[in-house]
Amino acid sequence: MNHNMNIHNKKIVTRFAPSPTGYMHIGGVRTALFAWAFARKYDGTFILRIEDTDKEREVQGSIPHIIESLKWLGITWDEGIDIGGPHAPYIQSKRLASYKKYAQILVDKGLAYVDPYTPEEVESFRLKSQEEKKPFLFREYRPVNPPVWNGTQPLRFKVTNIKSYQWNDLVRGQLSAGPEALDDFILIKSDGYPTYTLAHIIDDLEMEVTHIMRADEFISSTPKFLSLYEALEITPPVFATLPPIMAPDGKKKLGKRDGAKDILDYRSEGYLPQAMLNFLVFIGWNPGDEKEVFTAEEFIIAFDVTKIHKSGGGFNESKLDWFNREHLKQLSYEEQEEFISKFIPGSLKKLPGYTNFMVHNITPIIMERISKGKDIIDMAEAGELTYFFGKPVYNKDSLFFKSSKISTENKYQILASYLTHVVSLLDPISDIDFLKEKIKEIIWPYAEEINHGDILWPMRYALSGLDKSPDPFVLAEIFGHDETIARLQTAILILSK
RNA sequence: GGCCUUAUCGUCUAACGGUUAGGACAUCGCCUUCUCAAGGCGGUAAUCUGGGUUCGAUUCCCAGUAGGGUCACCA
Repeated sequence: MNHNMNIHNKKIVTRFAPSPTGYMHIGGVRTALFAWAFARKYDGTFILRIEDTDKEREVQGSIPHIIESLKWLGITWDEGIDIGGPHAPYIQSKRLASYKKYAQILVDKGLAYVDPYTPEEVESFRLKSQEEKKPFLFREYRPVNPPVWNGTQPLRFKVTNIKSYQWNDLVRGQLSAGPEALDDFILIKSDGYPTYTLAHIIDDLEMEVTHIMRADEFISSTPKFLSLYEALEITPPVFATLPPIMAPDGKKKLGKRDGAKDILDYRSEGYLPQAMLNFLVFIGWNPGDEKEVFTAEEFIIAFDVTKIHKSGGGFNESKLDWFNREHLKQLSYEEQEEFISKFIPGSLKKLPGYTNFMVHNITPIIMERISKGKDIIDMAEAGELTYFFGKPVYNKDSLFFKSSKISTENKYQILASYLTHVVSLLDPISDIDFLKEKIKEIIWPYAEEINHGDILWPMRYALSGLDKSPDPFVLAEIFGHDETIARLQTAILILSK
């Protein structure tokens, strides 16, 4: 069997087919991303199908959550669960008739039989094989005279063509497996639902899917799929196996247990969808040049399945932070303001100084200090934002921070006189000229004359109440003429008490 | 354990027989006329091991080792 890409003579149809068993994590999202990009790149069709044949593991609310996650990232589908399409319905629990139809075809061909055993009996076969130290194969326990299928009993595929399979994978190249990978597997479960193996093959056939992208845990079961395709005389789609996403140490596969979070948690932590997309795309794929910051559109243009890697890649959150910074920088000033105000805690928004204008003013200095929205929350909790919206808190001694040169008895008065002079220098500047360059130009000669620290540290404290902050010139510009003078005079007052 | 599969700096990766093995993140150092941040410049750091093939192997082949996957009435 040889699979070609068929890119030029057949419309590409790919799909993402999650099961509604909980939230989406980065692994699933990345699979969706690549299938989507592939369809978009070749002007094909992208389908969102829900595989809900396992009613036991189903989690309520998963489907809207999946849809929301994909939409957040800007992944769009042409046919799917919520929007329908020519092959609707796009949820397996509503397609049972199709599966039954093909199951009946297999029964009629003598390629499927009713499984008469109880789960306990099957388990005992398994244990027996284990004791004999050989792999368990159900086909060695085929019932001699199974009952006739009436459509309600569990049904097994009867593998007849027991051979080695070799197939081509768009990413992995030639893959193969020996006959021991083949066995009689369940087609229809005792609850009447099909297994994944049967259902996905029928759906892909009926939905005219040409390319399947999936994670590497499916390699091992591919021979089973191939034997079923063969039995049903279906030409298999092209397979593309994506490399796994590993834990940050690069050693083990990233599972929910190892911190594979809900993708929407990244949204609430203040990661941009475009950054998330950019980051995910670079785990297991590389354009081959040195460009790293991609928009979704650029990615689709650059995307090339043959450049998907075979080996797994680790999830590196600090690189994600970096990508987020890069994409944050790409936002317009207005978008940055909006982003910042979204993450400023409500307690700060209640302060009298909280205004849209103040948010506008502090946008640049916030932007250069954060890599994600959560950092704004952290800054706020550390008290690094409060002084913008409310009065700074400090005492007369903290105004001397690092001003070691002054140690006389009347040091408070000396410092007050310095600040008074600063006020006299700044007061004549009009509010419109109250810009950091201008302020610095005026203050600096005086600061040189005295001692930098004796002017700059008290100014910083008067304006921010903190010893770690943007420089006083920047702060003065943010606050403007009146507020700056007012804060300096408060400091003078404190020193004079 | 059987079968399948993978292997370049700590991490993501470039290289498609010939390179001083390149870039990014992280890290470290220096500069940026006060702190923090940002920015600039620079440093440390990798071809899993052993055999082949070849004039020459990160690259091709084999073995070992290590990692991952899978052996369900889960997908």
